[in-house]
Amino acid sequence: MSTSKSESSSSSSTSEDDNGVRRGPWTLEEDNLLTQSISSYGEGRWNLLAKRSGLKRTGKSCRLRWLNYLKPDVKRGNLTPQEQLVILELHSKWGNRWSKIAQHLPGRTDNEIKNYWRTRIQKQARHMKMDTSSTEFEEMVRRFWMPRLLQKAAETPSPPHPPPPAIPILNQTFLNPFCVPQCSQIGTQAAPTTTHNIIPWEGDQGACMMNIEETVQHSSFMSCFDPESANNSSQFHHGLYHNSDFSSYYDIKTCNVESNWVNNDVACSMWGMDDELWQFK
DNA sequence: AAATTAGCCAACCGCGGTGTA
DNA sequence: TTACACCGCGGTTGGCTAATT
Repeated sequence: MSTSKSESSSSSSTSEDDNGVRRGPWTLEEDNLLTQSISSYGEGRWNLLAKRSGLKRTGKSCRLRWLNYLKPDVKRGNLTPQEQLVILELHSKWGNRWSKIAQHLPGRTDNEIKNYWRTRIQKQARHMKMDTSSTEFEEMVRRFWMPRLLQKAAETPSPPHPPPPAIPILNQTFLNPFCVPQCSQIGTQAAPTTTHNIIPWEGDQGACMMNIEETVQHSSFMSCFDPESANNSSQFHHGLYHNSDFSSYYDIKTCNVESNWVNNDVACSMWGMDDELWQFK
């Protein structure tokens, strides 16, 4: 979220209720006052802090404003592909435990993650006429979205400060970008093939390098992200994703393909969607 | 250019958990 | 043990901006 809206917010839309409690957007003056109060009295005891500060805000409101916006380590700007991957993975594990998920994304707030989920993920789910809680959608995310994000991550420069290595993922599904169909292979969109930054592994890469037409024809490439089916396959190999900070966390697996999963229509519609889906603005 | 719609996100609300007197 | 206050979480809403008609 841009900061401008809030910083420029005037008191025009901020109202006071019957008890003189202010609601609505925070003004710059209020922000400054809250920041000063916290530096004087420390975080916590929010109701007391609200009184001491002279702000006509509830303690609850002060806490929220501080944690979601004013706190120095709050990271602004769009979520990186890496962060989105973490969200997808952890949400598949924990569901709507936003605060728990946020603990593994330094500088990101539960509110931000929740908003991301509601505005982006659920939007796509609606677009595909799926329920985000359905296994079908989970599979879609796992087999399409995550691979694509991983590819994006590979193409995106490392952030200046890597996240701490405490991320307790990933239980299953990260994959080798070799397995990810390239945009340039799908249609007219040009996208560089990502074949760099991968530690070579022994075995047959060719199976994963098949182009999208072959892949869809065989209805198969999705299965290369499934560790279970992979475990049953002698053609499953390990590799390390070796770009950016991700290399510390994600053990990327390569694979071969064989089983069916979703029909080609779904696959095509997924990849045919406007690239907005994959934007990380 | 104006009106309408959609997207996004900050902030609010209600509820449950926890601490304390 | 109970009552109350505080805190934190997840769901929801409201308002601003951008995009579309």
